[in-house]
Amino acid sequence: MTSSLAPLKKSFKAQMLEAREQAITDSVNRLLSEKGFDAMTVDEVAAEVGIAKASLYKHFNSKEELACAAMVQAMQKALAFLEELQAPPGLQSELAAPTQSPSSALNKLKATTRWTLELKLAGQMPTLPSHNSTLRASLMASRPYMDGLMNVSDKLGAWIVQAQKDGDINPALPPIAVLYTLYARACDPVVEFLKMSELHSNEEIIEMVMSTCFDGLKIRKN
Amino acid sequence: MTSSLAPLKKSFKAQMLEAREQAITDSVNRLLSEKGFDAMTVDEVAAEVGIAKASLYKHFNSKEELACAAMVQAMQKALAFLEELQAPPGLQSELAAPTQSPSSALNKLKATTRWTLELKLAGQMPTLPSHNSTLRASLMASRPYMDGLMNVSDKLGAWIVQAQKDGDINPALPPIAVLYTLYARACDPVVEFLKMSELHSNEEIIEMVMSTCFDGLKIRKN
DNA sequence: GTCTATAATCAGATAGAC
DNA sequence: GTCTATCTGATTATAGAC
Repeated sequence: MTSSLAPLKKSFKAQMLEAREQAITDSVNRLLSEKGFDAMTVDEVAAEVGIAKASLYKHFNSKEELACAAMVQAMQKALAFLEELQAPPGLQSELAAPTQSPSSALNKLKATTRWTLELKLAGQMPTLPSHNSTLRASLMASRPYMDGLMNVSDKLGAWIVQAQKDGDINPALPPIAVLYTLYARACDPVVEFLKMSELHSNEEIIEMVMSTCFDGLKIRKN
Repeated sequence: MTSSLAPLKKSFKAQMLEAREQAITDSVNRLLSEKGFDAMTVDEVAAEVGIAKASLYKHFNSKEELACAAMVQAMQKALAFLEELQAPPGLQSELAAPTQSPSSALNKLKATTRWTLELKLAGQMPTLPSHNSTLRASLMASRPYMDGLMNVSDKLGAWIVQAQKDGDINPALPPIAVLYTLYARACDPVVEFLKMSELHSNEEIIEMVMSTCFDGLKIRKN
């Protein structure tokens, strides 16, 4: 279809741009996971990417936009994971089937939570600022982010309602409370406290958090 | 015993000083709960207390010390609450007996968690910065804070072990993981998310968080 | 000890050459 | 688009009079 050189060259340049911006969001993602939005400085980002600070501002107009782009990327990764889980088993890639194809809604929620914890332990989960900040306002104003968030929430919400119908999730809990409880695992300080204590492996930490999240602290006789 | 005027006058001045510093820590406590350490500015504190910023620095040498003092105060409040719970029922004040004198270790842990959530919803729970910051270092270096923290942890830890012996808390969970899980309730974003949604009363929010914390998300047949 | 005024620093953002 | 050098504003902290 494209026979002239110009479009190809443009496409190449566009690819380079995209790759550069990908490198930036990756760094931001990591720093956001490590230190959070407030503690992360634009100088650090520039240093880690290996370009000048002014160059960063050619790609993104503010620190908030920078973080926003990273959050949108993370959201899209989450969305891709959820869609893999949703897809019929025959079409699933290996990535989506760490445990034997989770059929029930509860198992899908568990698989998602486990995936979140793994990401967090790998230092790839950009954490939302729990307190109000300029970032929150930016995120709220970002269509791509809000669309992604609503999409994710819809999918998880449907599984939650289904799991309650299945008699797996406590029906006395409003679905929104269950959803927030799952979201909260992505910024659970327990994970990093346990990691810092160096008493347990990542796998053990995940198992413990999964247990407290779904089974609670109290003993289960059933 | 003290017959001269000088000691009395000094005691009065000391009382005034203490009252002033109490007013400061109260303000810091509230602001720390509302915005967190990074977002809180010393100017705000001075404005809320009603004194000049320079005067603040006569009482505390740095922003970290300021926050540290507030955290220590909160820790001592927690300690007082735990000691009330521990005291024999006959000596308990009304404060410590919101629910019919919690006898079992599990009930004591529940009462403590509930108290934490109430404090948080009242905006009086200064939240630790989840990410590394200058504050963390200051807290670690503060003897009063670390002593208080260890004291609190010891008391809670004893109840956790007892509750596991009683067959109330899942014995497969290391006590330290249970302890962190309880601590995490003090900075649980679920609480503020639910509060922001304005769909539930404070009492309902507390019940839901208590339920997910102790009983988990999964339904209980027992 | 409290105040006003100011220093010192740091971080987000920009100018302008190439 | 990338760079170096700089501006700007906010914030912690202090000097010095009273």
